[in-house]
Amino acid sequence: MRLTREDVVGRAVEVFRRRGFHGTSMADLAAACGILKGSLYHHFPSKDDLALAVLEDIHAHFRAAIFPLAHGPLPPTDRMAALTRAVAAYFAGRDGSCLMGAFALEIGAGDERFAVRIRAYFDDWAAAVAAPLEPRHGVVEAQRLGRDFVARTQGALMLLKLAGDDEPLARCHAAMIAAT
Amino acid sequence: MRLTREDVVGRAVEVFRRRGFHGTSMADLAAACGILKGSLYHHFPSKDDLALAVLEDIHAHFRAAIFPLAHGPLPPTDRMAALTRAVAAYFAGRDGSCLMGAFALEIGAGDERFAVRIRAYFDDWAAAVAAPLEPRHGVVEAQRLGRDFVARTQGALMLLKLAGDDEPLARCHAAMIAAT
DNA sequence: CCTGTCACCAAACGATCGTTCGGGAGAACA
DNA sequence: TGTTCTCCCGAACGATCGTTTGGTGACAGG
Repeated sequence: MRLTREDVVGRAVEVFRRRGFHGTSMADLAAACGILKGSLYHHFPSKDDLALAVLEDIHAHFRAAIFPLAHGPLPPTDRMAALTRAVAAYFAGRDGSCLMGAFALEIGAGDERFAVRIRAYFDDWAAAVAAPLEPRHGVVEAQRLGRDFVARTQGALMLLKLAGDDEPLARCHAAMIAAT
Repeated sequence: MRLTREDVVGRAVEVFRRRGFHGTSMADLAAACGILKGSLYHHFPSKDDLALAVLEDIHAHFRAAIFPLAHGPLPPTDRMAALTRAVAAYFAGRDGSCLMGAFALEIGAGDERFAVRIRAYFDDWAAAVAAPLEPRHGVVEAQRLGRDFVARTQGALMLLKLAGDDEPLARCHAAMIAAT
């Protein structure tokens, strides 16, 4: 079974999500692909580049399948409800682990190549949350609220992963809909 | 200059905060203490035990100097203001890095010895936030709000560390005072 | 002064880290 | 059929990982 670059990224996403960047070795990533670690360098020049490709892949998925739910012709409340539902479903299947958030705390502030990609992801997320809030709060305050809710969502995911408590995330999403 | 166990913990706190658990080597920790890595095993039996002592040290500091601000005879609003002010001052001097949050995402869910200590820290924090909220919201809802605000604070700290944006944290603390 | 005890050094342990390299199997194209 | 390219193996590289061990100088209690 031959692997494409995209296949490797797909397997690597799950390993990085569970063990973090420094906690994941090239041997771990290769094992998840069914190959030897040296063979990974046929697809990527380094571990950093593989991880950066993983960040791009996740961002692309959200940009294609989740953030667009916040826009469109539907009423703002429906759009916000669809957005929160999609986010909840995404992370429910991943036991609350947000790879972007984990990488942000582990290496985000130290390595600028990682930081710019993670910031772009959170900026897009905040903009998506802000969109349904604009009619009621105006552009400026909606942007601030968008960042607030993204922060609250990330913190709720931390509690979900740490203690298995999904109530903060549910309350966050309810508050987002109520604010729309 | 001879070091006590407490001295080592104090130096290790800063190193772990900046580089995370897996990103910090025993040689890094020893260098911060001005000794060789082998000498650390005179004070701690393993890297895990050193890190656990660091978690205990941070928790003890919050329990002694920050969480008590939420209790006492003062009006609830004053207590909440004092609490948020102390939290903001603590993390402002540490560029938004919360070691507990970072460890929670890096190893918290995987290693139960770490998870129980981090959960205890967040539980105490949520209880402190809940105390000034009880008169207005009742015990049950105050507890939920406490967890919500802790989550939001952690997310705001993530954005502060990642993008240098201190507005989400300021807005979180303003919301906490407004909710009291 | 003697005897421990304490904090630390210096060196090494096996294991694993990220990375490199030469080559081989198999499909694609001529 | 011959050639080229893609994907991967197998083995090794030097470096660093967490940890262990034996010993040394300083200091405290008797």
